[in-house]
Amino acid sequence: MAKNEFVKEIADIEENFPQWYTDVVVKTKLVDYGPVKGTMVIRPYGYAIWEHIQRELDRRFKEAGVENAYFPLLIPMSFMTKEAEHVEGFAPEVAVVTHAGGGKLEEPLVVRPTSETIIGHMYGKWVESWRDLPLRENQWCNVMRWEKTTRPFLRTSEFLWQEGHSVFASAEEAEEETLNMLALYREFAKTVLCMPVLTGRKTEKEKFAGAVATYGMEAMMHDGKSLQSGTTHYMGQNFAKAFGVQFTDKDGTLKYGYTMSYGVSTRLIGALIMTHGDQRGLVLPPPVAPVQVVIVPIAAKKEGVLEACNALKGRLQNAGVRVTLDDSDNSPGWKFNEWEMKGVPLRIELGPRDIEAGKLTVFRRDTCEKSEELLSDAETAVPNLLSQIGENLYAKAEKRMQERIRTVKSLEELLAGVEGGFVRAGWCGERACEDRVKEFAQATARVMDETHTESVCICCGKPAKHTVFFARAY
RNA sequence: CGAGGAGUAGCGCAGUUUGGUAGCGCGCUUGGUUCGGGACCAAGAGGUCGUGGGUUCAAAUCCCGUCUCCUCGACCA
Repeated sequence: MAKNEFVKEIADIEENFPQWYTDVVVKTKLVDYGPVKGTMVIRPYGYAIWEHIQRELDRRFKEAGVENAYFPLLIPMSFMTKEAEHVEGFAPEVAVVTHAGGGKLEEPLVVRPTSETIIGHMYGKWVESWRDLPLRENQWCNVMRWEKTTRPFLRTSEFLWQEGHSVFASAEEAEEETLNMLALYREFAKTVLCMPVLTGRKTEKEKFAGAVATYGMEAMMHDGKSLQSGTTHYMGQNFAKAFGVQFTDKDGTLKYGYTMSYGVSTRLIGALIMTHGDQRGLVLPPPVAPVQVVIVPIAAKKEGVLEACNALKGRLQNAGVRVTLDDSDNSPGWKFNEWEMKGVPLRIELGPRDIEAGKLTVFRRDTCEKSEELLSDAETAVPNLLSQIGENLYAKAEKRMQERIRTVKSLEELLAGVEGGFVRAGWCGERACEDRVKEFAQATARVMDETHTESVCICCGKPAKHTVFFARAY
């Protein structure tokens, strides 16, 4: 098969980005469709990425003092209605269990779309004294939201995530935790996903149902659209009051706690695919790549080649590198294309010529360039290359994002700016102007810029209260 | 939920207009030759045509229902 025929198997990344995305996630075996609408099977290659995300995040949570727990999947319907805004926000997309054990249930049970209510209920039982605070727990679990349209990783009926929930004695502590977790996410996105993000507070329109304030982490995808990649929410006393999370303070008075929550999901896998991918397929950041290095033997049946490959594999494994030796019967060219599509950060070609010269040929997925290294230096050269690749992926994505953020002064400029990028614009704070932008440019307020620089509202011309990043969003 | 498109072998498709024995390429299996950017030869295996009903002597093909997927809009981690 000719090369150009192969490339046609994946839709053009510039011309048809959505199709490129679905082609890539299915062909690289990250995911397959489940038999029920909106469900996905996360296959081993995709799940391994999730495990690396989990491992890295879980370590950070534990270092911050958060403990893991697990709360039930099923939530009594009555819990959902206790917080007025929350039920209004989630009611349209919950799945409800009405029958079990061969009969109709007394009270319908909601399959959790998020766990603020059931965790609020439990925290209400557990919190009695100021000595019980802060209470900071996290769970890794699945949730279900019956969305109208779905796409693997980006929006599915069921998805995997972590949700952290904390209670504090004071508003200040809860707000601080909300910002700290946002910062944690941001650092994680940078160092593990090699993905730059914009962080900031969400507008009232965009905030979580039941929150006082929501903060978001937004990443720019290849087509310039924004993907909400993580959120943290300050709940004030809304959920504490709904679920009776009360404690006796040092002064002997009974007070409501202040709660907050935060979450990221398997959507992050979609985010890194759409941030780093190119026409050849996936480009996986080394920290989460299931296979960091693939060794492709050249002329594998020639004497000494496979032995040399196996020896190299062992040395790299001992150096802590996730390495695979592809000794299948496919031709080298086939393997090159296959592993490039699968986004493996570094490929090593090892053949008779290399072995004789004491060298190895390396191919970097981020630059698609080949170079040579000394075979004897593999343990140091390969990890160095992997970290360089990670840094380069971040730098490329950061540069791209910055180049596509425009500060605009009119709705016309805004409209032009959101076709392929983000815009920064002044906003008076009124819902009507936010709605007008949506109608005019199909763009929404992603997050507010902490460094508020604009003086007038993009829409009504009144004094701006905030500077907002607007974008079209997934 | 609205508009459009699709479902036939593991993958990509033809066949449907005009009903009549299930086809092609790739992949897969076996043997052999190959190997520095998707190699080649030979022999094989593999499909109740998404699904349920209907029309008919006969349905992949016509009719009705239903499920799933894709693209674009309205709602969302």
